Amino acid sequence: MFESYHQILKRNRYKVTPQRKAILEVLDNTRGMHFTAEEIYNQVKKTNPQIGIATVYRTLELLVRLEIVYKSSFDEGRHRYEFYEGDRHFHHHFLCNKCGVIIEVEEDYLCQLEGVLEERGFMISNHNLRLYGLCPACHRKEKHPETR
Amino acid sequence: MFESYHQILKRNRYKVTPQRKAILEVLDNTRGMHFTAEEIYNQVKKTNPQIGIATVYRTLELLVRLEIVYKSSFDEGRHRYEFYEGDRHFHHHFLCNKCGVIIEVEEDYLCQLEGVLEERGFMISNHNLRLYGLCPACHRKEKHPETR
DNA sequence: ACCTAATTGATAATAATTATCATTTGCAAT
DNA sequence: ATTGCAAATGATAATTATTATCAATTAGGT
Repeated sequence: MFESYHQILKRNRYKVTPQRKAILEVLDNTRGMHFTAEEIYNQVKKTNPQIGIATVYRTLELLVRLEIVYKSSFDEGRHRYEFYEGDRHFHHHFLCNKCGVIIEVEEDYLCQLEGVLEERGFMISNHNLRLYGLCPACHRKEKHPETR
Repeated sequence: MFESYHQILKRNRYKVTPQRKAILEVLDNTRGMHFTAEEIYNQVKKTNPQIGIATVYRTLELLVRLEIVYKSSFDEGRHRYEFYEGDRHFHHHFLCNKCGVIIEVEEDYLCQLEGVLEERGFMISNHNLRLYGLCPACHRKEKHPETR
């Protein structure tokens, strides 16, 4: 599981450096999270205190190019990175307006919409859906407020 | 149609300045377009050469707060703004990987997905879908290359 | 162990956006 | 119509995320 990333780097003639291994390890240990470059930098510094943030940015860009990592913008003025789980279509994101949690949504009901567009001559290669609202926890609290 | 924005500003105790009017006018004249703050600034300068870019940013933020304008990120490292057409759900965007055109997609087949999530306790208030691929023009060219 | 091109870390540069602040102005009250 | 003042503006400095530069280091083939 971890060796495979080693292989992908080698296959593409990239060197397997301790920095790259450390960044991949952080990403591997935080599957399901959506971290910014700076958050990843802070994690990696725990094991590699000498690492520079430029290396983190460079490595993340490399991993994005190799389609190991997915980069997305949630309109916060910075990007977030996560392991690319490798389906043809990326999963969706739900963002809670209240607590800010980002929850992954696996369902894919967009085929129908894509079908309509492809009939019209589009060629859809990927999509990115963001859903906004209240997550179950916040929605419950809104209906049954405990405090205040 | 234009007077109504005047009313929204007044109702919310914001002053109706020439700068705000000019920015609204540009947005009104470019419905369907997705402009960056700088592009809007350049447009507005044609009629209001003295305007500062800070005012453009401030006014756009104000219009976003008033839900007159929608702000979205297409992962280019800057934001784009457009009139909010006021449906409960925002329309979708198709982005051509080749020519970069942004085409609006009106179909809404997400109700089904949202239904599943609401059964699970989520409360969905909005969504934002980006589709990537080739627009009909580029897709045709790819199949029948004329030049090169 | 050596060679060399790739990689790194430090840091300068850039680009978009936000904050500051003195000046100006819309508009409500007179 | 005039005035007073909070709100808004323009110029520009500051900030923030990201990218570029470059000398020093290093992975990995020989």
